[in-house]
Amino acid sequence: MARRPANGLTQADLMLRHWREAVPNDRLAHLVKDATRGLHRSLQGRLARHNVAFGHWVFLRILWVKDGVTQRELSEDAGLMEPTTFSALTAMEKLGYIERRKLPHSRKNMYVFLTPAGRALKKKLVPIAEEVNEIAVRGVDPADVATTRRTLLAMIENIASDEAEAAALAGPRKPRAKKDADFKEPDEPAPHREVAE
Amino acid sequence: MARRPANGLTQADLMLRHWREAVPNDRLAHLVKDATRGLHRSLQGRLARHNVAFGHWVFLRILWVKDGVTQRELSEDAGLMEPTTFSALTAMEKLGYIERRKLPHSRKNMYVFLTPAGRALKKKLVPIAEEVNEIAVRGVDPADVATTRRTLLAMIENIASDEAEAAALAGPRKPRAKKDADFKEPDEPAPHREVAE
DNA sequence: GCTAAATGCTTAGAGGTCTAATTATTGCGG
DNA sequence: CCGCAATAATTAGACCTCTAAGCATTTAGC
Repeated sequence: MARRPANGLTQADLMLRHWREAVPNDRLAHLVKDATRGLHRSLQGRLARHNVAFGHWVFLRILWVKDGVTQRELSEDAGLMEPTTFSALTAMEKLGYIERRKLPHSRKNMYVFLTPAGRALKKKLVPIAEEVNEIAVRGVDPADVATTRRTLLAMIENIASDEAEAAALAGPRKPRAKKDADFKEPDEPAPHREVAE
Repeated sequence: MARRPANGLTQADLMLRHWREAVPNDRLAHLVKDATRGLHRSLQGRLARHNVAFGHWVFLRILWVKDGVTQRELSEDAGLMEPTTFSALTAMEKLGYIERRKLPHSRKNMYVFLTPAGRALKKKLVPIAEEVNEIAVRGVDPADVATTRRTLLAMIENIASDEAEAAALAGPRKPRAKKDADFKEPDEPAPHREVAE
């Protein structure tokens, strides 16, 4: 197949080229990944015009619904790890979209509040997200989109339960965490698990 | 028991639908992203046991099929930008999986070759990727997987053509534009704050 | 042949995500 | 009451990816 060293290729061009060719069965993961990258790029480009970083979007969306939550809770709702949340919030605070405050009843928890500026973003940003999604599924049978949704959810659940299983098999061990040389032989099926949930 | 609304759905059905289907369209992007993250974690964990980084996998896979290609070509096949390829290859060379060489007929191109060690990984790694994919789609109707594949591809194409359109509108510039940066249509003053720190 | 453009590689810098470890606070059992 | 375990926030460091820009080489146009 002729490969043209055409320059000026965009990310999207590269992806398309890449997917138009034979797609063996084990490429589903790559398809999913490329779709993620495409959606990411598309939303990111639009958000950037409003001085909003892609990584902030998810937190704004949560805060538009429930304001004044802890970072911890924000992390859980966003499905991200705490350091990720932390750095996003730090940046968002600098940008003036949120405010982080400790409340009198706890000196441990950090509560996050939208500023008026952060709240005002909602009107502009929500349509953007809707537009991106509309573009993405344009011309696709809604039933197929629903099927895709179901399938993706099933995949997420499958992977999660596989991880849970693997964790259980690895045994409720001491907190060792060195991923040094390759030693990890889950041959020992953990006699009795007092796995407290 | 549960009284059924006019549409014949129970309360539980509604809830399920809320999370699985009837959620706003903009959640599809999150579903896709979470699926990517799950697949990523799953494959990464397994590859790590063989001292292979997730980001190296895609290049190994290409090289197992065609060895001795330029970095440029590797980038296109992988669907990644050149700096990404570059840093991955640099790391892979340090690990002894590949070798980068210039050939006599060109002092510009850098050709990439697998070392025996890199080639030997194939036997161990390919089954791993297949396993991850098998786990992910376990219990899912193959027809649904096929639909998902089609839908994701359509989404990628939709996004790509949207980008192409936007690029065309932005002006038919030279591919390797220097520091044009001329075009910018701020819909508002845009404070333009750099997070310089 | 000589310059200018195109091409390929590299560097610099950023964003977003993770894991592991550290610090500060809270709450609980003895 | 005291100290230790649990919890929340933070810091540090790593990886993957991108864009922008710089350098080196090759090609093409005059």
